[in-house]
Amino acid sequence: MKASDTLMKIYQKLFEAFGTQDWWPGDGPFEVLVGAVLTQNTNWGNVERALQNLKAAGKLSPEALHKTETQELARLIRPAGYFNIKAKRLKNLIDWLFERYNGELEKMRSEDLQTLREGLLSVRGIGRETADSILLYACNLPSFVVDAYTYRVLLRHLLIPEDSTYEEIKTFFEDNLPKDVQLYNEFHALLVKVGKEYCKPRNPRCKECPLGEVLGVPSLEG
DNA sequence: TGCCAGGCCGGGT
DNA sequence: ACCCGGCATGGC
Repeated sequence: MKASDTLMKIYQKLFEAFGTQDWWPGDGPFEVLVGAVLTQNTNWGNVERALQNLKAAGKLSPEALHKTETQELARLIRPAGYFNIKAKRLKNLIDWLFERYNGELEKMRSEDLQTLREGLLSVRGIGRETADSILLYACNLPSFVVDAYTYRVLLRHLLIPEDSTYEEIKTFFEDNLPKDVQLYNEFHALLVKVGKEYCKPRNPRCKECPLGEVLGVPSLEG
């Protein structure tokens, strides 16, 4: 089967099983951007508390964050963990937003995809996944997001070699799917969902995975 | 109770 | 070019 057909088959199976995931609904692009940093290696529930603190303090705008001391910022985002380093990373990102786009999110959102991605990656604390999350979920640009779940699901179905890099996996999706923002959005969220529920190391429910029969490679474990 | 969560950086080999 | 420790809270 062609890779493009296989990917769409996987998408259909996941969507059947879990439905729409509604990631980052209605929060507005700036909250999405902040959340993308806060959720680095961190449970989303904790991130929501931190976002709530910021919102309550009136800090959920580029101008407000720009004026906030790093230490004060760290105090507010404490529930998200790694608060000292994340406070610096957020400041780096906001500083960059002001340097390059005059602090105007709309200006950033209308930037060319590749240029914007390189710009984001030049910020200390913004790596590939965070950059791609911002591009896709905050800017509505077709940049596929890869994470540990994505890797595990593809590997378990023997779609990629074990030593694949981030960029290789990203390219695999983008070369074999229509450049559709909504599809990228939902697909990534669904991969996280199935990864959490089934496709984990030593997970006994692995055999019940809705993807089990897609490729005739059911229940690979490990 | 220990392990994990929607990563990334910096220093050492 | 890899490998690894550090960063930290809250839920199960």
